Amino acid sequence: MANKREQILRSAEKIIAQEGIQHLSMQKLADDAKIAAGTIYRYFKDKDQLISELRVNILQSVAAFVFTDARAGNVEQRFKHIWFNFVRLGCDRTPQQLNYQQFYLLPGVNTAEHNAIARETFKPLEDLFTEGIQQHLVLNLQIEYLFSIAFEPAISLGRRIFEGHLHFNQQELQKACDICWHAITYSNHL
Amino acid sequence: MANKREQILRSAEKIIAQEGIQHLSMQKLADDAKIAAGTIYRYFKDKDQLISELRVNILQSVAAFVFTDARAGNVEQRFKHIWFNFVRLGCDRTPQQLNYQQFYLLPGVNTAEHNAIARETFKPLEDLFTEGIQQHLVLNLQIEYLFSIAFEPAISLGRRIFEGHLHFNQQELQKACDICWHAITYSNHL
Amino acid sequence: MANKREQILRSAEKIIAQEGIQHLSMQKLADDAKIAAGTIYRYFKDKDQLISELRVNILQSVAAFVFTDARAGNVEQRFKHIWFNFVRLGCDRTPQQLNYQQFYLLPGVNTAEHNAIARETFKPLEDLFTEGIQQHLVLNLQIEYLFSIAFEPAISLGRRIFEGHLHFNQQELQKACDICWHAITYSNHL
Amino acid sequence: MANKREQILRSAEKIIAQEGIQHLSMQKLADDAKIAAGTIYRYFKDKDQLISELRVNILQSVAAFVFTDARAGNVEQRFKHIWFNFVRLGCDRTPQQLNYQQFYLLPGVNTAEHNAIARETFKPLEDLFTEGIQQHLVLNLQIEYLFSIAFEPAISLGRRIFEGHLHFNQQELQKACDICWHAITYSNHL
DNA sequence: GATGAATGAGCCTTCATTCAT
DNA sequence: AATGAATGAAGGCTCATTCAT
Repeated sequence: MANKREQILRSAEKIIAQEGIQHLSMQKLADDAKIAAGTIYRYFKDKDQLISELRVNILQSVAAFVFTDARAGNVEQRFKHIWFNFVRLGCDRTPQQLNYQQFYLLPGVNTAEHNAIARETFKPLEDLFTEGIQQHLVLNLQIEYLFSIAFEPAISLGRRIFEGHLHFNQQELQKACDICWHAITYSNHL
Repeated sequence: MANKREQILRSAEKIIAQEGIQHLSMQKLADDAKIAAGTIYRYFKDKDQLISELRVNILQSVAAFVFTDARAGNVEQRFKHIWFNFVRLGCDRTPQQLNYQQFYLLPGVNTAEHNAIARETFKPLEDLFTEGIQQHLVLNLQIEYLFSIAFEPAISLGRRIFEGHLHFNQQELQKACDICWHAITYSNHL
Repeated sequence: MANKREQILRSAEKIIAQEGIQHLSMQKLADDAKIAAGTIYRYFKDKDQLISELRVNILQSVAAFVFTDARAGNVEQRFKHIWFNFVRLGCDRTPQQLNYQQFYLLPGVNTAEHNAIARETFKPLEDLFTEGIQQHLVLNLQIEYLFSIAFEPAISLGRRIFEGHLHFNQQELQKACDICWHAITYSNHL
Repeated sequence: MANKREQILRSAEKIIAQEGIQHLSMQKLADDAKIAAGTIYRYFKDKDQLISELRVNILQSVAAFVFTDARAGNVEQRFKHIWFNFVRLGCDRTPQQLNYQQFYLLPGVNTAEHNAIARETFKPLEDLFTEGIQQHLVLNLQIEYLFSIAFEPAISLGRRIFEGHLHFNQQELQKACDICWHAITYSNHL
């Protein structure tokens, strides 16, 4: 296979998604990827590096997920699209994909290095806010404030749905989304 | 020592906070607590039970922290007090204390049993929202929505400050707090 | 209690009889004997010595069992009484007593030292054979041959009954007993 | 090495024979077999399975030993051949081999599963007795009685020789063998 | 490149033994 | 004499990593 490296990463994600990171052993990974255990070490220095690469790899697919169909429309429309994507990120993935919760279980996910990559990966979000501010729609706050106030609720709601504490209710979520949008715009400060 | 049990829990918290739960070994824990490995088993049946008790122990200290000085005043005053406590929860912690993020990575944190304890422990929050709803101040939404919209931003901001991406700025945080409060009240829907 | 030593030995036998020697821990022993773990060491140097003493102690009670009601009658009557006691030794004991099988699980049961004690303890058996030989009833063979031919079958049958491969059948056992007696006497060599 | 499995079993037997099963640790076993501790687990799931396989392995080699050169001749000749093999089983063993006594101490030796295997393995013995019964040579007793009366003495004598309480004396043993044979035949009941 | 048998450090846990009280 | 908390060596087992083939 031309892309044995990719295959290993997908097997790793699958195992973590289905059994948890504590059950990811190099042997199980090799079995799932249908290669010998030693072969993994031709592609990854060690387990730490493998997980580190998986982290970045998934971060990018998460970003791709979040920005799905979110390049069109005005700022508000794009915001709301992304907002719902964040919710789905928590509850919608296939059994072979890591969900948000599990992603945060990956070692090293909160290191300075990873955060820099994360910031770069989610640059489009920053741009969206910047655009909103320039259009005098969005409050002129630091991006961290805007993200915390507007998107953290979406992530949190997704997780609660995934954990079963909440059902996915389009109408109620729409309302929550509206609230979050209004919270960071001038519309409610007139 | 009467509180060797407590000492073990604090060492466990410290190791998890500094190195991650994957590096919590009974030997390392014993070394840190300056006791013999076998001694841990006089106080805890096994590693699972130790972590389980740590979970509840931290949950309670988090609750105590969040509700500090938050029993007086009207609904809005109490809300804002708690909101700031959530921020401080994230950024005031010593390197020896688990942060919110790490706490969620503890095994068993999402079991039915734990959730029941968590719900009971944070009952005052529920009561606050209920009171606000009865006074026609707060939007009549499920508690999960209210919490996600109003408090997750506070937690998130605390973490960002802790991680150094943001400075603690009383004025800006006050503004964010106002936004969160308005977001879940009728005041912005007049 | 005046005889705490005896109490400890009885608790040890009980635990071994009910749970097997691999489950005899000093703590469990102390709990059963209702004393502190450290107290055992006032009576026994260490666990090895405790078991060693238990071995001899039980050997003597086994001997007492084997010779029960076997002091009266002629040589044949005494032989047959003892023969049946050997069978019962294998299958008849209370749940708090070690059976033959379990006894042989005690470490050190086959050491030279123990065998000397065993020989001394079972001296009456030797005397019985000697008496039989002097009366020209029993074949003039070394005691080891006589014991092996006449009593090992009884021990073995007792074990088979205990293990459930055989039922206790008085009539059949009587026949086997007769066979063993005849085997070592001149009666079948006329 | 093709038979590393065999090598592990032989080391296990040796350690049990020389030190007792309570001293068989996986580390000691690995050291004796000159392999790493972890390697054992490539061949055996765990210690239980290792001992279980050792049990069957030894059972079969014991059977092979007992039936050596014992397929020819009439019933009496075959019986006596086997009888002497049982004696030699006890006294010919090297210090690296388990004796009968030790074999019976192996955990699981009395499970239903093991007994089925044992019975199957020693089927030729059963057949021998059956043949003798059909020829009206051997008493019509259950096989357990016949075995206990006729062969247990041989095993016991072998052990006594091994332990040094008796010397191997062909003439005396021949006499004992005759006694055992007569004991279970009609010859002494005419 | 690929294999997978072998390694051995490290994990969690038990328990005989000690010793301050 | 008696206690029982504390010890720490040793046990069974796992698994990331190496290396001869």
